[in-house]
Amino acid sequence: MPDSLDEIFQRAKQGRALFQNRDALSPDYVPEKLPFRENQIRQVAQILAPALHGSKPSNLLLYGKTGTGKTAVARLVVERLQAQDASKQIVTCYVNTRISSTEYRTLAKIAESLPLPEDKKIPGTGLSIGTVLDRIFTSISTTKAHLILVLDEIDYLVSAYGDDVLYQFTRAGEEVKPGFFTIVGISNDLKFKDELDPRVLSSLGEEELVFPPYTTEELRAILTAREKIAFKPGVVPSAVLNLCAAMAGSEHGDARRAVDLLRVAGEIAEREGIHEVTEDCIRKASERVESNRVEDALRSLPIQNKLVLLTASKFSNGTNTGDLYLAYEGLARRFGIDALTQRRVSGILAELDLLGLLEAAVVSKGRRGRTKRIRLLIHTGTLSKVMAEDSQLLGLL
DNA sequence: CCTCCACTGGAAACCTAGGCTC
DNA sequence: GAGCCTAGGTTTCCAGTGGAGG
Repeated sequence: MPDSLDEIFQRAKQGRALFQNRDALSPDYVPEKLPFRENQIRQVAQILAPALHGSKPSNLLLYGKTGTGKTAVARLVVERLQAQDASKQIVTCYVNTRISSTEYRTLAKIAESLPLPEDKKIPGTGLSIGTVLDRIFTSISTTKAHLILVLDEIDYLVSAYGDDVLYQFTRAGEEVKPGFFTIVGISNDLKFKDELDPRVLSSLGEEELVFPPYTTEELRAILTAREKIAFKPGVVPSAVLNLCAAMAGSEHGDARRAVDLLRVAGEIAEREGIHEVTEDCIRKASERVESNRVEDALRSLPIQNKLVLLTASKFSNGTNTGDLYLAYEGLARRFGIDALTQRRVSGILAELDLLGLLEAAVVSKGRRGRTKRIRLLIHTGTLSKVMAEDSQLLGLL
């Protein structure tokens, strides 16, 4: 049902009246105050404060599920600390290791925040990990910098690449004389300590802090505070906020999700040209948020992984590795893409399973061997929509 | 209880892209 | 520009295996 242009703009004009400051609901927004996290803020601040008079603070580990405020607390404290720093020796750096995705790029990101001489800048590729580390350490000791390094999703780095780099860091952290650096590690995964070398753990985990999930009550208070900034008065009924908090709370007290839900619900209300956010908007938003998550994951997949997923979608009743591989080869030929080996496809299936896009459970079928039972976990509609965006896969369907 | 399938998943070798040194 | 190096992705090789059917 194509709206006329005027209708769309008219609705947008009315809709804009719903928001007064949409940014307050964006994922990057760090509020002035983080309610229910005052304790954690104070503790982190106390741990890092020695940096202000030039001595090395303890390393620190922050634990908690997603959306419990770890990142926000760390960023807030580090930001304030730097603002208080008169000596200008404190350099802070925030890296999300899952987003920078490889060991090398994580180090490159760290190096970026340091004052490196022009000829020692880190290129996008080509250097060994060791060289990059050297440059970082040299820079710290020659400039006498006090680097405070926030490593978000540190568990990703460790599970994907091991703790070698962390070991180098913690050791250097104890040795680098004129400057120093401190690591603030953030992990979603409480078990991640098990994967660490005891030496790394004892250094990295000098101080630990656990962030409990928010209760539904707390989520409601957080949402109320944000809603006051983001929306015009009276646009979001309190029953709607309650629903929003309840839906996010029932998951696992994830504040980011709750806020996201509210923002998307607002946008839906705006697009529909209604004058307030309704419970229905929240429900629609919940669906949208979920499918966005899936679509983003799909889009960032390498071509071969997309092809494997596409193949899996041809089997509506699930399949196994052998049959899928045969079908995959055929599909690859049709698209003019070189087929990978079965071993690799088996690996890709495991990766896709980890992403939650399909289920690849290892099962034994007795005399008929052992294989992975493969079942697609996403809508074929969503899949073909995203696949159609890929120029290499055009001509599909 | 034993066999034996159809893979799994570890390990190492190989390939490619790109920076570095000379 | 030649020759070297590394990271990251892939291939090659293969020992290992859970459990239905004998």
